[in-house]
Amino acid sequence: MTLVAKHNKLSRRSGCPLNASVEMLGDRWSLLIIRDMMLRGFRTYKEFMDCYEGIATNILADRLQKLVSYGIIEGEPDPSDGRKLIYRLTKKGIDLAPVLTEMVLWAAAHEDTGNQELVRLMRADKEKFLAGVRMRWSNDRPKPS
Amino acid sequence: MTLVAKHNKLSRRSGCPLNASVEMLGDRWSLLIIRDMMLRGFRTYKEFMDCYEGIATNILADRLQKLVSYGIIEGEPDPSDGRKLIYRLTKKGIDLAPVLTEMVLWAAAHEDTGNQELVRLMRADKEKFLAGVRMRWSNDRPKPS
DNA sequence: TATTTAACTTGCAAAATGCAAGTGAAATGT
DNA sequence: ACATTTCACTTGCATTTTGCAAGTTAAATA
Repeated sequence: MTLVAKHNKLSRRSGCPLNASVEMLGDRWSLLIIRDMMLRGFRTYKEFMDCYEGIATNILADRLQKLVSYGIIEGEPDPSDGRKLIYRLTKKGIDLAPVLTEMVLWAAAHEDTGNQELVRLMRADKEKFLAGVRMRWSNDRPKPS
Repeated sequence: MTLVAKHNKLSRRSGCPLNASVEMLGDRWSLLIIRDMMLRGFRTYKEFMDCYEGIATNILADRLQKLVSYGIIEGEPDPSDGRKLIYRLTKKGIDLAPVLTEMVLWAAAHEDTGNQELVRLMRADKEKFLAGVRMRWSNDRPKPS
């Protein structure tokens, strides 16, 4: 049984595309979850939990559900371990790569931040970096990373 | 008296640049405020208030203050009307244009959204669009738009 | 001088978030 | 086979953030 997106936003504050983005992603955790899937290959609840100490268990569960309901990620049970749910970025989720990239480059340019390696990689050749992400996450392959 | 940015985040959840971005912009209103300054030339509290019914007066005040404290916008009194405060994007704020652009294009590609005119413009030539924003907001000019 | 306007505060209710503890099904260890 | 551990969550409750309505203050306008 694969979890499927059932996206039923009742009313949107405005028709502007940016508003839609903000309503889906404008919170403290969603983009970080997506980043860790995209860049670090996280796939299970536990991986997220162990990683950022800071996110509350109920909030993580809630965010994962919401991302599924928006069609940004999808979850299916691990065939080799019935307890585990494997989350994966959908096409829609992978398409957030340029958004994440610009946010990373902006912060790196204006704030004192770490992970300079990633930043250099992105800055050196944005398109190449994006192509890499898309390749590693191409939907043909069952397991990215 | 020009309000100046005094940016003193006490502790950051992680050094990742994305985390920095999310901490500054990851809420329901900040990016919309920036969009309206960038694209619609909004400059005063009242303009924001009148526009989106939906934002609470105290939240708007709080967000404007925070954006100032992050150095994304700055506010100075209108010389011709002592009641008014004119807010303006800083360089750091203008540099958010690529982030907004990617968020708009992402939502437009995956959601049912309005403002197709803007979307077409952005899609047709992203760099040209960005150049236009930067030009209109170049710091030489006192009043953008 | 009286009223209006702009930009906020303040007080309080409602919603979202965070934290600790608990649950239930599946795997693992003995 | 049975007890323990692991995984992916809930639940309950305190704290924080948001939203709404009603002030407030200084400056402009009638």
